[in-house]
Amino acid sequence: MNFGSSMTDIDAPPTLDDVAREARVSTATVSRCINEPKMVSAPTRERVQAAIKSLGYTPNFAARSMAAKRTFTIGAIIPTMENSIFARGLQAFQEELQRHGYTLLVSSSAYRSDAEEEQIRTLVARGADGLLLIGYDRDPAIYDYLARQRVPVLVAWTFDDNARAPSIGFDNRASMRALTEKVIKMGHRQIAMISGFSQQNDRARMRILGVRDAMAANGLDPASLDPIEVPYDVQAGAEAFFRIMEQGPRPSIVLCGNDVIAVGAMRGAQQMGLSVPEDVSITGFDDIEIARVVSPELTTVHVPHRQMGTLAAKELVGMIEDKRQGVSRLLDAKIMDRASVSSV
Amino acid sequence: MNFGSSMTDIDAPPTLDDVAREARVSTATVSRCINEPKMVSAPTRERVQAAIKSLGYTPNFAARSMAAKRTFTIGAIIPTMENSIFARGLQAFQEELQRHGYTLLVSSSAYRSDAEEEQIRTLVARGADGLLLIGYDRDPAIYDYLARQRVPVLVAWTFDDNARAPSIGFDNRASMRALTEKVIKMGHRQIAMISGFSQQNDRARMRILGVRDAMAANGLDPASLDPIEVPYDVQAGAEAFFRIMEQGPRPSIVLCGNDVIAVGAMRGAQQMGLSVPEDVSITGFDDIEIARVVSPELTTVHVPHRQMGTLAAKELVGMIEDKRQGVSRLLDAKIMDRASVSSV
DNA sequence: TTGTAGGCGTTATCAG
DNA sequence: CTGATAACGCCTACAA
Repeated sequence: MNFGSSMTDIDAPPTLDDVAREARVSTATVSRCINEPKMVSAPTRERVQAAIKSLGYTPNFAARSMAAKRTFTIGAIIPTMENSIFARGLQAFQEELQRHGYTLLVSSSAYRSDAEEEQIRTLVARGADGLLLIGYDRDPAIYDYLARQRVPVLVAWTFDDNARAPSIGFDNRASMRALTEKVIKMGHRQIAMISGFSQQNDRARMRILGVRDAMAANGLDPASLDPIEVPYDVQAGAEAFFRIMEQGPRPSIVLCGNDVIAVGAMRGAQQMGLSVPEDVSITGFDDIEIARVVSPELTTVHVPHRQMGTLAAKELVGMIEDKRQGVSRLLDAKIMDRASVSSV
Repeated sequence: MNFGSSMTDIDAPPTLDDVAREARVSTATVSRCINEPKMVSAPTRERVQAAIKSLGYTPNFAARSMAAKRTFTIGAIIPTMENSIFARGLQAFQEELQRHGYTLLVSSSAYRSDAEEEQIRTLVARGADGLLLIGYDRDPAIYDYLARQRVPVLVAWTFDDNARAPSIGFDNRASMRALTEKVIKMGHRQIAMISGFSQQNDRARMRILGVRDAMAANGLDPASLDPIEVPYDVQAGAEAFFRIMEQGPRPSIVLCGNDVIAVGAMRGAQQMGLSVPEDVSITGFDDIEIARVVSPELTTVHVPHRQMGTLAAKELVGMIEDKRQGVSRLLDAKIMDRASVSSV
C-alpha cells in the first residue's frame, strides 16, 4: 500500500514544515513538541509524533543552532590521540556530557600550539557552547579571545587556581616531587630525567620542577639535573635513554615525563642488555594501560583519568547552564609502586 | 588609542554585516572575499580583509552551512578510543582531511551498534558532508537511511567489494589465514583462539574464518576450533587465556583477535608462570605500538593504518566533491614475524 | 566587479 | 494551548 503516498516532494530531508502540514498544525507546535512536550496537549502531541515518525524527520542542526544560539556541543582539544594518554579521561568526559544532552567534538593539536589555536577558533565558529583544553600554557591572547566570545573554558590535566580559566586536575609538580622523594629515600642519588618538551607545556615543566624540588629538599643539587626533552613517543624515549647511558656517569634511576617515554626507556635498556630495575630503575607518569603491560611493571604516578573527565564535564555544563564562573578542583594523583624501581 | 573606536555594539560576535559596514561594501562582497577571493578586485579585497582582522570576525558556522548546504565536516565513528587500535589511522585520516579543508568529527560507539546508529543520525543531522564507518556489519536500514539522506559513506578497516558502501581496507580473513598457515607450517597443530565478539563485527568474524580456512587447507579439522569471544581489553585477554589453559588439552599456540587481547594473553601466561614462546606461542593482529613494547615482541599482522586513513580521506572527499560512487580499495596487511611464536 | 534581495529551517515572542 | 511572524547570519542567483 505504498503508492498514493502523500509525499510532498521528490526528495530532500523533511523539514518542520512538512511535519506541520502532515500533522495539520503550525510549525510552532511541532517545534514545541520537540523542545517542550509538556506545553502541548496530548492529542496533538501524538499526532505530531506520528507525523515525525512517518516522515523520518530529524531536526536540522544548523537551523536549530542559529535560531536558538545554542548548539549543545562541547569542544575538546587534546594534544594527541596517538597513544591513550587522554583517551580514558576523554571517554569519561564524553559519557558524562552525553548524560546531560551534549555532544562532544574532539580534535587533536599534535602538541602544536598554533594548531591548537586554529582549532579553538574553528570550534568557536562552530558554536561550541564550551571548551575543554589541556593544560593552561597558551598565548594570553587566546584567553582574551575566548572571553570576548563569551565561551566558557575549562582546563584539565593540571591545576592552577590563579590561571585565566578554572581547572580540574592534579598537581603535576607535587606529584613528581613525591615520586622523586620516594626514590631518593630508596637510595637513588644519581638521577636522570627524560621529559616531554617543556615549552608551552606546563605539565612537563612542572614535573621537571617537581624533581628539582625533591632534590633540593634532600641535599642534592637541583641544577645538576639536566632533563633531555623529547617528543612523547616510545622510540624517542629509547633514544634518549641511550644518550643518557652512553655519556657521562650512569644514573641509578631515570625518571620519565610520562609512561610512553618510560616504556621507550625500558626498551632502550633491554636493547642495551641492561636489566630493569637491577641495573637501572625507571619511572613513568600517567599510569596508562601500557604501564602494567610491560615487564617489569612500571612504577608511575596514577592520574585519576576518569574522575577528572567526569568532573570536568559536570563543571563545564554547570558553567554553561548557570552562566557562572567555574570553580577549580584539585584531585589526587597517587604513586603506583611497582617493579621498575629498586632500592640501591 | 582605543577609545573612540567605532564598534557598533556593546558585544556579540561581529557578523558579515559589521564587516561590510566597516569596509564600506556590501555583505555579498565580503562573502566573496572569503569564499571566492579572486572574484574581488585587489583594493576592495584588502579593505575587507583589514576589516575582518580589525573586528576579529569569524564566519558563523551554522549560518554558513544553512545557506550553503555544506558543512565541510566529515564524521567518523570508531568502535573505541580507549586503546590505540584506530588512533593512528584516524590521525592520518584527519590530517588528509584538513589538507582538503574539511574538519573531522569523531565519536566512539564502544562497540555497540545501537550507539553507533544514534551517532550516525546525530552526525547526519549536523550536516556531515560524509561519513567514515568501521567495518560493514550493521543494520541494512542504516544504509537505506544514509542513501535517502544522500550522505556519502565510506567503510574502512575491512574490504568488501559487494557491500552497500565502498571500502578502503584489507582482507581480514586472508590475513588471518596467512598467519595461521605460517604457524601451522612451523608445526603448531593444537590451535586455540581468543577472538573479539564476532556478532556485528565482520572483522572479528572474518579473522575466525581465516583461521578455519588455514586449518582446513592443512588437514586440521576447522570445527575443532572453538574461539572464546571476549571484549577487546587486556584483562579479558588474560582471563580467556586462563580458561583455555586450564580446561582440556593445552594448545601450543593461542591466536588472538587483536594485539590488545594478545597482550592480555601474554600477561596471563606470565602470571601462570608460562613462558612465551617456549611453553606457548601467542599472536596478535593490528600491529599497534603495544605489540613491540611487550617482551617478547608480538608476532602479529601489520595493518597499514596511516595509508588506510589517508586513502580513505582522499576517496571520501572525492565522493563528496565529484558526487560519484566511491571505489573500494584493497590494501596489503603483512605478517610481522616477531618473537612470540616459536617452532614446535 | 559589485550590490540587492530572497531563502535556508528553527526558535521564540506575542497575540489569540 | 496554538498560530503568525520576525529574527538568526550567510550564500547566491540576478541585476546593475
